[in-house]
Order: sequence, then C-alpha cells, then structure tokens
Amino acid sequence: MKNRDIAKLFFEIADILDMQGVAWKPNAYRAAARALETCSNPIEELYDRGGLNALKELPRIGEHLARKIEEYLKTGRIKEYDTLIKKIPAGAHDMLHVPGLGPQKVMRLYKELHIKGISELEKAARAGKLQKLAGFGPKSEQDILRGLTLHKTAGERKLLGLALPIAREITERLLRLPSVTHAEPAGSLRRMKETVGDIDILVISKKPEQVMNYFTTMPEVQNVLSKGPTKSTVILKDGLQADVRVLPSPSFGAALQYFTGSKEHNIQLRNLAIKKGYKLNEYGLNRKEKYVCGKTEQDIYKKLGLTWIPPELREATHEIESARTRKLPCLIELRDMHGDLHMHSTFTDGVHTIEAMARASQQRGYSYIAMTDHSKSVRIAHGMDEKKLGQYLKEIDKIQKKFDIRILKGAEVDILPDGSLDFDNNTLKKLDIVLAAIHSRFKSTKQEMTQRILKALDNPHVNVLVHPTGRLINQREPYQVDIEKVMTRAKERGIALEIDSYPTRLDLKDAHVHMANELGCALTIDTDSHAVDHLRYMELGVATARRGWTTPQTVINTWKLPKLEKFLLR
DNA sequence: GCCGTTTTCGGCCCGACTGTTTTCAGTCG
Repeated sequence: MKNRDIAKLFFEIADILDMQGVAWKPNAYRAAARALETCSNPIEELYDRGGLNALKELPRIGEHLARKIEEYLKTGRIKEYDTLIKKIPAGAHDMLHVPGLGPQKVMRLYKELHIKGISELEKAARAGKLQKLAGFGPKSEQDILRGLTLHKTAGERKLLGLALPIAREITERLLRLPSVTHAEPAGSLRRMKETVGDIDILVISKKPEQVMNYFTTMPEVQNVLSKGPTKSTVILKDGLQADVRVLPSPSFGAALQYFTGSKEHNIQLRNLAIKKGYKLNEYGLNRKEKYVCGKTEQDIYKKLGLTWIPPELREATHEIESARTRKLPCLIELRDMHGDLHMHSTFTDGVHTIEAMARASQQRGYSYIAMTDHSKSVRIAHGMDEKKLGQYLKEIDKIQKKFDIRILKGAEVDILPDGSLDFDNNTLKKLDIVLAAIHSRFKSTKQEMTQRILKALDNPHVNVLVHPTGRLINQREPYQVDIEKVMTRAKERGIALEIDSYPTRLDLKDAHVHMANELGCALTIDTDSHAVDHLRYMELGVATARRGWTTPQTVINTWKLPKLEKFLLR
C-alpha cells in the first residue's frame, strides 16, 4: 500500500512550500495527504482499476495532484519534490519538528545565520547568537533550547491504551476542584484514535485561574509550555503533552465539538456553517455575532441539518454527508458485548488460571468466554501439544462446573508456513472454537502470506482469523498480505475476522474494519488477554470497531450463546 | 492546488498564546 508513502511526500512538499512563503498550496497538499491516509483502499489498486479519473474521485485530489500520484506510481518519484528539496537546507525538515519553530523562523535562521540543521541550531542557541536576530529575543532562544531537548525525548505518538487512563485520572482530579462543573477529555483521545499525540481536556469553570494554577502545578508536570486564562499546555513526566482549555458553561457543546476534531472534520463543518450563513467557533454557532447555540454538540449538528456524529466517526471520510442524509449507522457499544472469545491462561503464556479468568469475566457481566491457549509451534509461549491440550480440555470441564458463565473450549492454533494448521482435524474437532493465527515468517512475500492464510481459511474447523495483519503499533509493521482477498474468502467460508483489542495490536485496524464491513464480513472483538486486568481492553476494540462504522449485528460475540454456537458449527 | 444550491474565479476555519512589539507575526491545535 503506497498511500502513506505518497502522503508523506505531499506533507513534505507542503512544508517546503510553507518555508518559501507560498500561500494556500501547502493547505491543498496537506488536505490531499490526509485524504490519502484515510483512504482504506491501496491507491495503486484504485489507479489500476480506474486510472486518473479514479484518483480524482478522491476528496481534495484534483487534476494536478492526481498526475503527481500517477507519476509516483509509475516512476517511484515526484519531480516537483526532487526540485523543491534542493532549494532548502538538508536539515530544515528536522528543524521544523522542533516545537516553537515554524517554516518562517526556520527559513530566517537559514538565510541570516546559515543554520542548516539541528546541531548547528543548538550551537548557535548556546552561543547566544539567536537573540540578536530581529524578532527573536532571549526568551525565544531559551524556548528553542527547551524545544530541542523536547524534540530529542518526545518521539512517537503514544498508545491510546496508555494515554486513556492518564487522561481520565487528570480529568477526575480537575472535576474535584470546587469551581469545575464539567471536565472531559477531547481531541484524538475522544475519537479513540489508536495512538494520540497529546491529551486534550476541556473544562467548564467560572474560575479559570484556579483550574490553570492547579493544572500547571500537578506533581506529574515536567514543564509548562504556556499558561493563559483559557488555555494552558504542559509536558508530563512520561513525555506526554497535555492541554487544558477552560470555557464558560454556555459554550460547552461548541467547545467539546471544536476540541474533539478532527481538524479536517471541523473544517468541513465550519464550511457547512458558512454556507448556511453562520460562523462556527469554540464559543458556539453564531450569525452576525449573535450566538444561536453552543451548549450541546447535538444542538450544533442539528442546526446545521445533521444528526449528531459520534466522535469516532469524525475523520472527514463521509460522515457529514451520511449525517445529512440520516444514514449514519447505529454503532456498536461496549454494553453490546456478551463475551470475549480470545484469552490465555497459565496453560501457556497467561499469568492467571482458567478459573481466575472465568471469574473475572463473569464479574464483567459476560455470559460466555472462550479459553484459547496457544498450540505447540509457539515455543516461546509454551504452546500446548495434543497431550497437554487433553489436560486443558479436562480442566475447562472441571472449572465449568463452578460457574454459570459458559466457557467455550478453544485454542489459538498456529497457521504453519505451508498454510496447514498446528493441530490435525481430529484434534480440532474436539474444540468448540478454533482461532487461526500467524506467529512466524512475518517477512514472507505478499503472495506467499496471502496463499498461506487462504489455505488455512479452507480448513473446515477454523472459526476466526485472529489479529489478521500481525502488526504491533510502534514496534512491528504488519506482514504483507492481500487483505481484501483474505476478507472475501473469510466471508465465503463463514469465518469471522478478529478485532484484537490488545493496546499494541488493535488489529484489524479502523480502516480495515471499515473495509470488512463494506464486504459484509462477520467480526469478533476480543481482548487476547494474558491476565485478568487485560479484560478491560475490550473498550479499545469496541472503539476500533466504531471507528470502522460497525453495528452490533455483524459482531458474533454480541450474539446470544445459541446463535453464536450455530455460527461456530458452520 | 482544490472547489462550487452564491461562484469556473476567488475564496480557502478560527482563535489563543507568546514574544517582541507599540499593533502584530509566528506558531499551534
């Protein structure tokens, strides 16, 4: 999939054009780049099928950018980029990523002080050369030095599963301040994006200074980037950036809408407001300075002729059009989940016993679970051979007698390099549910991997393909596979595709979930728990399902047990 | 460079914070 590569080039072109002071074009390149990133189909396939015209169908891609995409697909380069990159110093792009430095300042540093990269920048700042530049001063020099250390430590976006508890904890403490009536996380966190760049918290209070004083002096704050009456930004000790915005109560809905984003969604919404003769900002929807609403998000969407759009859908794909025509799906919710079909115990690499997992699951209100420990090939996880599997099934029978919750007998069975399964059919027959999984040879070619998985899906006992792309967020790329072929085959064979809720996996990811829904595939949302406290990750999987426009009907573990059992019998 | 129930030309989301200004440019989200 080349979408991301081209998007990256477009983003870079935008940055360079910004540095040259070119107006508007950068916005166009960035909008197109974002469109490419959210497009779930590989751009090369789109082009193969429909040529230039198919590219131009995409939002924000017109004649010129379509031709640039074509050029990249044919030659692997974009000439425009090659020309532009020569006009700026090699390290300029790195400098742009230093907090506090933007295109204008980077260009002035280059032109007036001949600073071409990060290391020269640091030297010049330490030597006190920056503050002599017109428009710069001692403070901005200090800011840049601080930005440089930040730049070194910051790194990648943080996992949703990590940021969410931190944001909730801070939000709860803010809520305990006497002047605070509302506090809620917003931003990509509220949209439940798989990774987040920072934590945004919206606060309603009549005493903003009290909120800001508390927020900027919390024990976990490492340094304060800015502090004002309505907006403050801090860096937390674990490297996460946190923003707080304080507004008065009548603006709560407008502010929540605004700070939830996405940026592109907001732009589309504001354009719609303009068309209808309004102006939309974080204080509310207004016509000629007179505010017509802002207290709730619902009011704002309604006034613009839309149904309320769940935050997970606000990614500027087609949610606004769907909301206008009343065609938004009724999304799955956490409370729809009746069970969890993927978890491990002390029999392989889990840390809790079958009994402990069953008890914790029952406490969560589930009516069934599946115990699915590893098969023998996964040595590192102490996978079970046939003999140990026998003991495992007996143990499940024994534990079952103690619980009302139904414990399905399952296994996470390895798909071997030749596409056969790690247990033979006579063994598989003994199981209520068979999960098939890839745990080896991640570097196979796309064709090899696709054939391997398709063959496994032809086994009559397989019920679910788990973590179908094998990625680990920020750690391991997905293996190469023709996911559309896999989905089509799974649908034909009555096999469900998993949304693995484990924070580093979230696999299928949102765009693939959307694709699976378009193709009409059955899904399951599981936690892949290796301990009882992993069971709570279910909300991350449900959020990913929501981001992929999923309704409860197609998710097999929202079903009552008899219907699920019928599905598992195929 | 994109886009059009105002337009094929002339718009392009909008406001907060900071630092160095003395009315604003740059950056950020």
